[in-house]
Amino acid sequence: MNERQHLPHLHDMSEEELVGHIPSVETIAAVSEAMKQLGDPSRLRIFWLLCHAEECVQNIASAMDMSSPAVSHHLRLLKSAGLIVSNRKGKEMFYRAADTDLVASLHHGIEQIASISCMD
Amino acid sequence: MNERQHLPHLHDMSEEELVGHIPSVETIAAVSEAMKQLGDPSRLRIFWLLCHAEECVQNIASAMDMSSPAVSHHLRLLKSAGLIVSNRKGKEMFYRAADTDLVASLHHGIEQIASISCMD
DNA sequence: ATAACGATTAAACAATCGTTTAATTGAACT
DNA sequence: AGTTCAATTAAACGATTGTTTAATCGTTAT
Repeated sequence: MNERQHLPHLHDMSEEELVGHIPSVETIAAVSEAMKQLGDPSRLRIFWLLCHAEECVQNIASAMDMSSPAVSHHLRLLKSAGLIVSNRKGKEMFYRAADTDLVASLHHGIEQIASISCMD
Repeated sequence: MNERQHLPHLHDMSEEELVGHIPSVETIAAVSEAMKQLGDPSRLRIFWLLCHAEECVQNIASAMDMSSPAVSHHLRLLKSAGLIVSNRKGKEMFYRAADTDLVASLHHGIEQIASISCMD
């Protein structure tokens, strides 16, 4: 049971061809989760910043013109998603982009899309 | 007025260096808007499908195991974001990924992230 | 210890979002 | 014209999200 129904209509592409290799739900979940985090302008800017520098919360807040609780909240989400890492230096907590293939790919994609979308 | 304050702390990187070339709000908005649309699993799957095939609403709904109103709703959002296009053939409305650099870049990024995140 | 500073957490709020059901529009047939 | 099928729209609902304010936790220094 729980078998998918056949396609209502068949056009150019066969059902097998169309539905055959949709990415798994796990893959879709992983990709959309990463995209979701960067779908918020505040988090995208923070992530972009942390791809270029390691900074403490206050400086991030200042650069982004946000309150530190707000920044902290976004940092927690980015960290939960594995996009950034933190390490404490004295009483300050420093954040930077994680050194992973996923982050490298996202960073590259963002810069490419940015260069397409606009001109800075 | 409306001048940004100086950074609370200065570390390795100068303020100029850190804040100097943050992408413009327009660029950030454009990128995050695209990411936001693909941050929903349903829309990501639909977008992925439409990168590989042109299909009508019912077939998309069937392949995604969703109702057609739900699919229609997501299609409208994806279309508003310029990620997909539509054309009518008889009484069916066909959708496919838009033929733009932005879409190509997103598609490439998604496949790359998918190959990193998991193995289908 | 205690004071000062940085960061996080908690609670509350408005706002946005995704899904469902039902009603409506649009196009192609008899 | 009227019927049928596909797609969209509308309204309603619960769930999630982002931001703010205030309170709390951790670390350093006096």
